[in-house]
Amino acid sequence: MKSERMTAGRPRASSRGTIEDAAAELFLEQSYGGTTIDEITQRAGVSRATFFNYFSSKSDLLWIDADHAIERLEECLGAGAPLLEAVATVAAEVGPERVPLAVTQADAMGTREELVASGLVRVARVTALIRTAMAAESGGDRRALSVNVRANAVAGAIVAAWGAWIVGGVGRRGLRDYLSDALALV
Amino acid sequence: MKSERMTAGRPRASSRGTIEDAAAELFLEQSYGGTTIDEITQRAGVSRATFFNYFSSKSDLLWIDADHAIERLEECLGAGAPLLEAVATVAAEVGPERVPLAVTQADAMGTREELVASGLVRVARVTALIRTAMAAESGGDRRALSVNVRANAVAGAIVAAWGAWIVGGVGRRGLRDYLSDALALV
DNA sequence: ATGGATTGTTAGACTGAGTCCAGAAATAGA
DNA sequence: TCTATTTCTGGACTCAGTCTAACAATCCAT
Repeated sequence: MKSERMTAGRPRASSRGTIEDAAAELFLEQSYGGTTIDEITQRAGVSRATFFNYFSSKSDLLWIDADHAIERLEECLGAGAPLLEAVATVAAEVGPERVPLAVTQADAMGTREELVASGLVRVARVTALIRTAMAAESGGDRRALSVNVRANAVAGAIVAAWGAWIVGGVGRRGLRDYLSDALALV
Repeated sequence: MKSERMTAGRPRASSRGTIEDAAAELFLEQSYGGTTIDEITQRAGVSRATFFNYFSSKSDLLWIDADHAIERLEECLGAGAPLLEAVATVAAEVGPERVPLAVTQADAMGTREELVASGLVRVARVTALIRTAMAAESGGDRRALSVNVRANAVAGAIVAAWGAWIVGGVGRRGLRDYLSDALALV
Protein backbone atom coordinates (compact mmCIF):
# COMPACT_ATOMS: atom_id res chain seq x y z
CA MET A 1 0.00 0.00 0.00
CA LYS A 2 2.87 2.32 0.65
CA SER A 3 5.89 2.92 -1.55
CA GLU A 4 6.85 -0.68 -2.08
CA ARG A 5 9.05 -0.90 -5.14
CA MET A 6 7.00 -3.56 -6.85
CA THR A 7 6.48 -2.19 -10.33
CA ALA A 8 8.41 -0.69 -13.16
CA GLY A 9 9.19 2.92 -13.76
CA ARG A 10 11.92 5.33 -12.90
CA PRO A 11 12.74 5.07 -9.19
CA ARG A 12 12.28 8.15 -7.08
CA ALA A 13 15.37 10.10 -6.28
CA SER A 14 15.66 11.00 -2.62
CA SER A 15 13.75 14.11 -3.51
CA ARG A 16 11.19 14.24 -0.75
CA GLY A 17 13.52 14.09 2.19
CA THR A 18 15.97 16.39 0.50
CA ILE A 19 13.29 18.99 -0.02
CA GLU A 20 12.14 18.72 3.58
CA ASP A 21 15.66 19.19 4.87
CA ALA A 22 16.38 22.14 2.62
CA ALA A 23 13.13 23.77 3.64
CA ALA A 24 13.80 23.27 7.34
CA GLU A 25 17.21 24.88 6.98
CA LEU A 26 15.95 27.83 5.02
CA PHE A 27 13.01 28.44 7.32
CA LEU A 28 15.38 28.68 10.24
CA GLU A 29 17.72 30.97 8.35
CA GLN A 30 15.17 33.23 6.70
CA SER A 31 11.77 32.41 8.19
CA TYR A 32 8.91 30.81 6.37
CA GLY A 33 7.61 33.89 4.62
CA GLY A 34 11.08 34.92 3.60
CA THR A 35 11.90 31.86 1.58
CA THR A 36 10.48 30.97 -1.78
CA ILE A 37 9.82 27.58 -3.27
CA ASP A 38 12.51 28.39 -5.82
CA GLU A 39 15.10 28.75 -3.10
CA ILE A 40 14.06 25.51 -1.47
CA THR A 41 14.27 23.49 -4.65
CA GLN A 42 17.54 25.11 -5.65
CA ARG A 43 19.14 24.19 -2.35
CA ALA A 44 17.69 20.70 -2.62
CA GLY A 45 19.20 20.40 -6.08
CA VAL A 46 15.87 19.62 -7.60
CA SER A 47 13.61 21.30 -10.08
CA ARG A 48 10.75 23.48 -9.01
CA ALA A 49 8.22 21.21 -10.66
CA THR A 50 9.40 18.32 -8.53
CA PHE A 51 8.35 20.19 -5.42
CA PHE A 52 4.75 19.86 -6.47
CA ASN A 53 5.20 16.17 -7.08
CA TYR A 54 5.67 15.75 -3.34
CA PHE A 55 3.76 18.61 -1.73
CA SER A 56 0.59 20.29 -2.82
CA SER A 57 1.44 23.61 -1.25
CA LYS A 58 4.25 25.42 0.48
CA SER A 59 2.48 25.36 3.82
CA ASP A 60 2.36 21.57 3.71
CA LEU A 61 6.00 21.71 4.76
CA LEU A 62 4.98 23.15 8.10
CA TRP A 63 2.61 20.35 8.97
CA ILE A 64 4.37 17.21 7.88
CA ASP A 65 4.36 15.63 11.30
CA ALA A 66 0.84 16.75 12.09
CA ASP A 67 -0.41 15.35 8.82
CA HIS A 68 1.29 12.08 9.59
CA ALA A 69 -0.45 11.90 12.94
CA ILE A 70 -3.78 12.67 11.33
CA GLU A 71 -3.26 9.88 8.84
CA ARG A 72 -2.50 7.51 11.67
CA LEU A 73 -5.64 8.58 13.48
CA GLU A 74 -7.64 7.94 10.36
CA GLU A 75 -6.10 4.49 10.01
CA CYS A 76 -6.87 3.56 13.61
CA LEU A 77 -10.43 4.75 13.34
CA GLY A 78 -10.85 3.02 10.02
CA ALA A 79 -9.66 -0.19 11.63
CA GLY A 80 -12.56 0.06 14.04
CA ALA A 81 -10.78 1.33 17.12
CA PRO A 82 -12.98 3.30 19.54
CA LEU A 83 -12.43 7.03 19.42
CA LEU A 84 -10.64 7.69 22.67
CA GLU A 85 -8.48 4.63 22.25
CA ALA A 86 -7.43 5.68 18.78
CA VAL A 87 -6.54 9.12 20.04
CA ALA A 88 -4.46 7.64 22.83
CA THR A 89 -2.69 5.30 20.45
CA VAL A 90 -1.67 8.06 18.10
CA ALA A 91 -0.68 10.33 20.96
CA ALA A 92 1.64 7.66 22.26
CA GLU A 93 3.46 7.64 18.95
CA VAL A 94 4.12 11.36 19.00
CA GLY A 95 7.49 12.00 20.54
CA PRO A 96 9.04 15.28 21.67
CA GLU A 97 10.93 15.53 18.41
CA ARG A 98 7.63 15.95 16.64
CA VAL A 99 7.15 19.62 17.29
CA PRO A 100 6.11 20.88 13.91
CA LEU A 101 8.02 23.48 12.03
CA ALA A 102 4.93 25.64 12.11
CA VAL A 103 5.43 26.28 15.79
CA THR A 104 9.06 27.25 15.57
CA GLN A 105 8.08 29.58 12.78
CA ALA A 106 5.16 31.12 14.61
CA ASP A 107 7.36 33.49 16.55
CA ALA A 108 9.47 34.53 13.63
CA MET A 109 6.50 35.73 11.68
CA GLY A 110 3.91 36.92 14.14
CA THR A 111 0.57 35.35 13.57
CA ARG A 112 0.77 35.20 9.87
CA GLU A 113 -2.60 34.52 8.33
CA GLU A 114 -1.38 31.79 6.07
CA LEU A 115 0.11 29.89 8.97
CA VAL A 116 -3.10 30.10 10.94
CA ALA A 117 -5.22 29.09 8.00
CA SER A 118 -3.08 26.13 7.03
CA GLY A 119 -3.08 24.92 10.62
CA LEU A 120 -6.80 25.30 10.99
CA VAL A 121 -7.35 23.17 7.93
CA ARG A 122 -5.76 20.36 9.91
CA VAL A 123 -8.02 21.04 12.85
CA ALA A 124 -10.97 20.77 10.53
CA ARG A 125 -9.76 17.40 9.29
CA VAL A 126 -9.42 16.07 12.80
CA THR A 127 -12.86 17.35 13.64
CA ALA A 128 -14.34 15.62 10.63
CA LEU A 129 -12.73 12.34 11.65
CA ILE A 130 -14.05 12.65 15.17
CA ARG A 131 -17.50 13.55 13.96
CA THR A 132 -17.88 10.42 11.85
CA ALA A 133 -16.38 8.26 14.57
CA MET A 134 -18.75 9.64 17.17
CA ALA A 135 -21.70 9.26 14.89
CA ALA A 136 -20.75 5.65 14.26
CA GLU A 137 -20.32 4.89 17.94
CA SER A 138 -23.48 6.57 19.09
CA GLY A 139 -25.48 5.50 16.09
CA GLY A 140 -26.65 9.05 15.51
CA ASP A 141 -26.73 11.13 12.39
CA ARG A 142 -23.39 12.59 11.47
CA ARG A 143 -25.10 15.88 10.77
CA ALA A 144 -27.04 16.18 13.99
CA LEU A 145 -26.40 19.30 16.01
CA SER A 146 -25.54 17.35 19.15
CA VAL A 147 -22.93 15.29 17.33
CA ASN A 148 -21.39 18.38 15.82
CA VAL A 149 -21.22 20.17 19.12
CA ARG A 150 -19.62 17.26 20.89
CA ALA A 151 -17.22 16.56 18.06
CA ASN A 152 -16.12 20.19 18.05
CA ALA A 153 -15.63 20.06 21.80
CA VAL A 154 -13.50 16.92 21.65
CA ALA A 155 -11.46 18.21 18.75
CA GLY A 156 -11.01 21.49 20.56
CA ALA A 157 -9.79 19.67 23.63
CA ILE A 158 -7.29 17.68 21.61
CA VAL A 159 -5.96 20.77 19.93
CA ALA A 160 -5.75 22.64 23.22
CA ALA A 161 -3.87 19.75 24.79
CA TRP A 162 -1.50 19.54 21.87
CA GLY A 163 -0.87 23.27 22.07
CA ALA A 164 -0.24 23.15 25.81
CA TRP A 165 2.10 20.23 25.37
CA ILE A 166 4.10 22.17 22.84
CA VAL A 167 4.38 25.51 24.59
CA GLY A 168 4.67 24.22 28.08
CA GLY A 169 5.99 20.83 28.63
CA VAL A 170 7.34 18.85 25.74
CA GLY A 171 10.17 17.73 27.93
CA ARG A 172 8.36 17.47 31.22
CA ARG A 173 5.17 15.56 30.57
CA GLY A 174 3.90 13.34 27.83
CA LEU A 175 1.26 14.39 25.39
CA ARG A 176 -0.98 11.75 26.89
CA ASP A 177 -1.13 13.52 30.22
CA TYR A 178 -2.24 16.75 28.64
CA LEU A 179 -4.77 14.87 26.58
CA SER A 180 -6.38 13.13 29.53
CA ASP A 181 -6.56 16.43 31.40
CA ALA A 182 -8.21 18.13 28.47
CA LEU A 183 -10.60 15.34 27.59
CA ALA A 184 -11.72 15.11 31.18
CA LEU A 185 -13.16 18.58 30.81
CA VAL A 186 -15.57 17.68 28.04
CA MET B 1 -14.71 56.52 15.60
CA LYS B 2 -16.32 55.17 12.48
CA SER B 3 -16.39 56.79 9.09
CA GLU B 4 -17.92 60.10 10.16
CA ARG B 5 -17.33 62.60 7.42
CA MET B 6 -15.62 65.09 9.64
CA THR B 7 -12.37 65.77 7.86
CA ALA B 8 -11.10 66.82 4.50
CA GLY B 9 -9.96 64.58 1.72
CA ARG B 10 -11.47 63.13 -1.39
CA PRO B 11 -14.81 61.55 -0.47
CA ARG B 12 -15.21 57.88 -1.08
CA ALA B 13 -17.05 56.93 -4.15
CA SER B 14 -19.65 54.24 -3.47
CA SER B 15 -16.85 51.83 -4.19
CA ARG B 16 -17.26 49.39 -1.37
CA GLY B 17 -20.88 48.57 -1.93
CA THR B 18 -20.39 48.53 -5.68
CA ILE B 19 -17.61 46.01 -5.37
CA GLU B 20 -19.67 43.82 -3.07
CA ASP B 21 -22.59 43.83 -5.46
CA ALA B 22 -20.48 43.10 -8.50
CA ALA B 23 -18.79 40.26 -6.68
CA ALA B 24 -22.07 38.74 -5.54
CA GLU B 25 -23.37 38.81 -9.09
CA LEU B 26 -20.27 37.26 -10.57
CA PHE B 27 -20.02 34.58 -7.91
CA LEU B 28 -23.53 33.48 -8.74
CA GLU B 29 -22.85 33.55 -12.45
CA GLN B 30 -19.41 31.95 -12.50
CA SER B 31 -18.73 30.65 -8.99
CA TYR B 32 -16.15 32.02 -6.64
CA GLY B 33 -13.14 30.27 -8.08
CA GLY B 34 -14.15 31.15 -11.58
CA THR B 35 -14.07 34.90 -11.15
CA THR B 36 -10.99 37.02 -10.82
CA ILE B 37 -10.52 40.24 -8.93
CA ASP B 38 -9.99 41.88 -12.29
CA GLU B 39 -13.46 40.90 -13.40
CA ILE B 40 -15.01 42.11 -10.18
CA THR B 41 -13.41 45.52 -10.35
CA GLN B 42 -14.15 45.86 -14.03
CA ARG B 43 -17.83 45.23 -13.48
CA ALA B 44 -17.80 47.57 -10.52
CA GLY B 45 -16.23 50.23 -12.71
CA VAL B 46 -13.33 50.64 -10.38
CA SER B 47 -9.63 50.06 -10.57
CA ARG B 48 -8.06 46.87 -9.34
CA ALA B 49 -5.99 48.73 -6.77
CA THR B 50 -9.15 50.10 -5.21
CA PHE B 51 -10.26 46.59 -4.37
CA PHE B 52 -7.44 46.29 -1.90
CA ASN B 53 -8.38 49.59 -0.35
CA TYR B 54 -11.54 47.95 0.89
CA PHE B 55 -10.72 44.26 1.24
CA SER B 56 -7.52 42.61 2.18
CA SER B 57 -8.18 39.44 0.22
CA LYS B 58 -10.60 37.98 -2.25
CA SER B 59 -12.04 35.59 0.31
CA ASP B 60 -13.03 38.51 2.52
CA LEU B 61 -15.95 38.95 0.15
CA LEU B 62 -17.36 35.63 1.30
CA TRP B 63 -17.43 36.55 4.95
CA ILE B 64 -18.63 40.13 5.05
CA ASP B 65 -21.63 39.40 7.23
CA ALA B 66 -19.76 37.01 9.48
CA ASP B 67 -17.01 39.54 9.97
CA HIS B 68 -19.57 42.14 10.88
CA ALA B 69 -21.05 39.85 13.49
CA ILE B 70 -17.61 39.15 14.90
CA GLU B 71 -16.94 42.85 15.17
CA ARG B 72 -20.20 43.30 17.02
CA LEU B 73 -19.30 40.51 19.39
CA GLU B 74 -16.00 42.15 20.07
CA GLU B 75 -17.72 45.46 20.76
CA CYS B 76 -20.19 43.90 23.19
CA LEU B 77 -17.46 42.05 25.02
CA GLY B 78 -15.30 45.14 25.08
CA ALA B 79 -18.19 47.05 26.66
CA GLY B 80 -18.11 44.60 29.53
CA ALA B 81 -21.08 42.41 28.67
CA PRO B 82 -20.90 38.87 30.04
CA LEU B 83 -20.02 36.26 27.46
CA LEU B 84 -23.30 34.46 26.98
CA GLU B 85 -25.24 37.68 26.99
CA ALA B 86 -23.00 39.18 24.32
CA VAL B 87 -23.42 36.11 22.17
CA ALA B 88 -27.18 36.28 22.53
CA THR B 89 -27.22 39.96 21.68
CA VAL B 90 -25.27 39.49 18.50
CA ALA B 91 -27.29 36.43 17.52
CA ALA B 92 -30.47 38.43 17.83
CA GLU B 93 -29.13 40.89 15.29
CA VAL B 94 -28.45 38.23 12.70
CA GLY B 95 -31.43 37.91 10.43
CA PRO B 96 -32.19 35.23 7.85
CA GLU B 97 -30.86 37.47 5.10
CA ARG B 98 -27.45 37.15 6.64
CA VAL B 99 -26.54 33.80 5.17
CA PRO B 100 -23.05 34.46 3.93
CA LEU B 101 -22.05 34.13 0.34
CA ALA B 102 -19.58 31.50 1.40
CA VAL B 103 -22.37 29.05 2.04
CA THR B 104 -24.18 29.57 -1.23
CA GLN B 105 -20.86 29.16 -2.95
CA ALA B 106 -19.88 26.01 -1.13
CA ASP B 107 -21.36 23.74 -3.78
CA ALA B 108 -20.28 25.70 -6.79
CA MET B 109 -16.68 25.79 -5.72
CA GLY B 110 -14.69 22.92 -7.02
CA THR B 111 -12.01 22.78 -4.40
CA ARG B 112 -13.42 24.03 -1.14
CA GLU B 113 -10.03 24.28 0.50
CA GLU B 114 -9.79 28.02 0.23
CA LEU B 115 -13.33 28.46 1.42
CA VAL B 116 -12.71 26.22 4.42
CA ALA B 117 -9.48 27.94 5.30
CA SER B 118 -10.90 31.43 5.10
CA GLY B 119 -13.88 30.40 7.20
CA LEU B 120 -11.73 28.76 9.81
CA VAL B 121 -9.80 31.95 10.25
CA ARG B 122 -13.07 33.46 11.45
CA VAL B 123 -13.62 30.59 13.84
CA ALA B 124 -10.20 31.23 15.27
CA ARG B 125 -11.05 34.89 15.84
CA VAL B 126 -14.23 34.02 17.66
CA THR B 127 -12.37 31.50 19.77
CA ALA B 128 -9.79 34.10 20.71
CA LEU B 129 -12.52 36.52 21.78
CA ILE B 130 -14.21 33.88 23.87
CA ARG B 131 -10.95 32.84 25.45
CA THR B 132 -10.12 36.30 26.71
CA ALA B 133 -13.69 36.87 27.85
CA MET B 134 -13.73 33.62 29.77
CA ALA B 135 -10.38 34.31 31.32
CA ALA B 136 -11.60 37.73 32.43
CA GLU B 137 -14.80 36.35 33.94
CA SER B 138 -13.21 33.44 35.73
CA GLY B 139 -10.13 35.39 36.69
CA GLY B 140 -7.92 32.63 35.28
CA ASP B 141 -4.94 32.77 33.01
CA ARG B 142 -5.84 33.20 29.37
CA ARG B 143 -3.29 30.55 28.50
CA ALA B 144 -4.38 27.91 30.96
CA LEU B 145 -5.32 24.58 29.49
CA SER B 146 -8.73 24.52 31.11
CA VAL B 147 -9.60 27.93 29.71
CA ASN B 148 -8.50 26.89 26.25
CA VAL B 149 -10.49 23.70 26.32
CA ARG B 150 -13.64 25.42 27.48
CA ALA B 151 -13.23 28.29 25.04
CA ASN B 152 -12.78 25.86 22.19
CA ALA B 153 -15.87 23.98 23.27
CA VAL B 154 -18.00 27.10 23.47
CA ALA B 155 -16.73 28.39 20.14
CA GLY B 156 -17.33 24.99 18.62
CA ALA B 157 -20.89 25.00 19.91
CA ILE B 158 -21.52 28.44 18.46
CA VAL B 159 -20.15 27.42 15.10
CA ALA B 160 -22.13 24.21 15.09
CA ALA B 161 -25.31 26.08 15.95
CA TRP B 162 -24.65 28.61 13.25
CA GLY B 163 -24.07 25.85 10.72
CA ALA B 164 -27.23 24.01 11.73
CA TRP B 165 -29.21 27.22 11.52
CA ILE B 166 -27.99 27.75 7.98
CA VAL B 167 -28.44 24.29 6.55
CA GLY B 168 -31.57 23.38 8.39
CA GLY B 169 -33.81 26.07 9.55
CA VAL B 170 -33.11 29.62 8.62
CA GLY B 171 -36.80 30.11 7.99
CA ARG B 172 -38.16 27.89 10.70
CA ARG B 173 -36.33 28.74 13.87
CA GLY B 174 -34.22 31.62 15.02
CA LEU B 175 -30.50 31.40 15.45
CA ARG B 176 -31.04 31.89 19.16
CA ASP B 177 -32.85 28.59 19.50
CA TYR B 178 -30.04 26.68 17.88
CA LEU B 179 -27.56 28.52 20.05
CA SER B 180 -29.27 27.70 23.31
CA ASP B 181 -29.54 24.05 22.27
CA ALA B 182 -25.86 23.91 21.43
CA LEU B 183 -24.62 25.81 24.44
CA ALA B 184 -26.67 23.60 26.72
CA LEU B 185 -24.44 20.72 25.66
CA VAL B 186 -21.22 22.24 26.92
C1' DA C 1 19.55 -6.63 -26.99
C1' DT C 2 15.41 -4.29 -28.36
C1' DG C 3 11.19 -2.11 -27.71
C1' DG C 4 7.28 -0.81 -25.19
C1' DA C 5 5.06 0.55 -20.83
C1' DT C 6 5.39 2.93 -16.71
C1' DT C 7 6.90 6.31 -13.60
C1' DG C 8 9.86 10.23 -12.03
C1' DT C 9 11.99 14.53 -13.41
C1' DT C 10 12.48 18.76 -15.90
C1' DA C 11 12.00 23.28 -18.34
C1' DG C 12 9.08 26.70 -19.50
C1' DA C 13 5.06 29.19 -20.12
C1' DC C 14 1.00 30.72 -17.98
C1' DT C 15 -2.71 32.53 -14.51
C1' DG C 16 -3.96 35.11 -10.75
C1' DA C 17 -3.46 36.96 -5.86
C1' DG C 18 -1.34 40.27 -3.30
C1' DT C 19 2.21 44.25 -2.68
C1' DC C 20 4.11 48.59 -3.65
C1' DC C 21 4.54 53.21 -5.26
C1' DA C 22 4.18 57.51 -7.53
C1' DG C 23 0.94 60.47 -9.12
C1' DA C 24 -3.71 62.25 -10.30
C1' DA C 25 -8.27 63.71 -8.54
C1' DA C 26 -11.48 65.51 -5.21
C1' DT C 27 -12.57 67.62 -1.13
C1' DA C 28 -12.32 71.04 3.39
C1' DG C 29 -10.40 74.68 5.43
C1' DA C 30 -7.10 78.76 5.68
C1' DT D 1 -5.87 80.40 -4.44
C1' DC D 2 -3.05 77.42 -1.71
C1' DT D 3 -2.39 73.46 1.21
C1' DA D 4 -3.25 69.37 3.66
C1' DT D 5 -5.68 65.18 3.39
C1' DT D 6 -7.83 61.37 1.53
C1' DT D 7 -9.26 58.39 -2.26
C1' DC D 8 -8.47 56.52 -6.71
C1' DT D 9 -5.55 54.86 -10.50
C1' DG D 10 -2.10 52.62 -13.45
C1' DG D 11 1.62 49.90 -13.75
C1' DA D 12 5.31 47.14 -12.41
C1' DC D 13 6.60 43.54 -9.53
C1' DT D 14 6.92 38.91 -6.68
C1' DC D 15 5.48 34.57 -5.95
C1' DA D 16 2.31 30.35 -5.47
C1' DG D 17 0.25 27.10 -8.04
C1' DT D 18 -1.20 24.81 -12.67
C1' DC D 19 -0.29 22.71 -16.90
C1' DT D 20 2.05 20.39 -20.71
C1' DA D 21 5.23 18.31 -23.51
C1' DA D 22 9.46 16.31 -23.42
C1' DC D 23 13.18 13.62 -21.32
C1' DA D 24 15.26 9.95 -18.27
C1' DA D 25 15.41 5.66 -15.78
C1' DT D 26 13.57 1.57 -14.67
C1' DC D 27 11.02 -3.22 -15.47
C1' DC D 28 9.23 -6.72 -18.42
C1' DA D 29 8.24 -9.29 -22.55
C1' DT D 30 9.78 -10.60 -26.82
